[in-house]
Amino acid sequence: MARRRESAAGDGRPELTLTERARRAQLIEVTIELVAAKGYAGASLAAIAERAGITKAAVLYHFPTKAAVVRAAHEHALSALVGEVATAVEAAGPEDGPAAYIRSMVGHLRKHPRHTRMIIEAMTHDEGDHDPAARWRPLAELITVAGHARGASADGDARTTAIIIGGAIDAIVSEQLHDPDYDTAAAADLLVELLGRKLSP
Amino acid sequence: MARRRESAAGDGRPELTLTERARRAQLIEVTIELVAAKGYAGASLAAIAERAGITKAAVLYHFPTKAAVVRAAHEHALSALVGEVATAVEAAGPEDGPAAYIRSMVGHLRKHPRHTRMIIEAMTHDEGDHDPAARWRPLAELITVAGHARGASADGDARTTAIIIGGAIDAIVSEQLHDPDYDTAAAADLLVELLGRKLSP
DNA sequence: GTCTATACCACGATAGAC
DNA sequence: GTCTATCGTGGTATAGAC
Repeated sequence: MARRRESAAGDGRPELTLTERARRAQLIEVTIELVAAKGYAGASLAAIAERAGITKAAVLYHFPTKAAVVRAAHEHALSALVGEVATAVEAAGPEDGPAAYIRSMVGHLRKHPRHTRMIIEAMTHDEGDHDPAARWRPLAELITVAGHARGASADGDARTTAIIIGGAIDAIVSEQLHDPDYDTAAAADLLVELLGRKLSP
Repeated sequence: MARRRESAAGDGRPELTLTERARRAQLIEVTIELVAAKGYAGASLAAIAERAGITKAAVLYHFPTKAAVVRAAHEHALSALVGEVATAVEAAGPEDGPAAYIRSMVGHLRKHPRHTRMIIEAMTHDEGDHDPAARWRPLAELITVAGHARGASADGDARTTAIIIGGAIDAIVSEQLHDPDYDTAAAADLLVELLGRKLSP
């Protein structure tokens, strides 16, 4: 029971009017600002509506639920991150994929603290737990490829290694959120070094 | 303006009635169960009260706010964790402190999944951000001591190394929460190995 | 000292008027 | 496309029964 027209191509994407596009973009923008400033709980529908100059009900015309607003804002921030990381990884050779992944991800999150807070809050407060494997699988594949390229003995530890790296990145970025003077670039270098010793025994 | 008598020793700790002790313990117990089963949001005051067989207001007689209930449950779970880890670390030699820290912490969290969920939810949804340094400082000191004991060149990276290890532990434990078959012991071993290569170059 | 009853306000969400 | 009005729920405060 779609609340809105579908495009003629029938691809499932809704046709959006110009004002609707503008509103959605605006709502996503203020939601990112609010979540970054006051956390998930602080970003109430009333607060979002007030910053956008409309009412709660009007916000819920453009998005079905508050969770949908936050999800849209999350995906907006996330797509920027994965885009930059993917570009960096592709620019690097197969041997240096994991290092490029680590450095570009830490670098991006350092450059965009509001996006960082948004992504962390969304991951954290997400009710419907999305597949955790989505987080570590891309990195695990990079690690496997890099291991082959360096002629290391094939190990079945790619999953655990990726999980460790992912958790370490989260912790480094979180630390920078609390202490803006923390040197995340050096931390990323140390993490790359640790991984390097494992990949090139 | 204390709501309750203080002990004769004047040490600031309130004297608790037998029934009060029992109620607090019961409330902490049901809160841990609820948070573990349905997350922070699912553990409403009404749900806690219902499981305990009393009313919302009765819960708020024993604790000033919902946050206080959750905090008490969190501290209960946390004290068991730090107790076990501290014992394990003291039993190990100075060289093996970090390894004992990693293995005992991962092991404890594997044995007590409900406590794990409780601790993670509390860390995650905590409004008043308590000092993040409290998380990495003890491990950083173990790392420094172990580095000296092994005669490694003194490095100023203990903080970052501890942050990385802490984040990695969180990720390993979280993964086990979603996939109960995940081999956390092997993951802890890999993490120890990674650290070992750094400490003994 | 322990608890129930009750009322209050903020929040997310729905229904329907304009 | 946006509004007002309203509802259910959640956390909290107070009064008072026992």
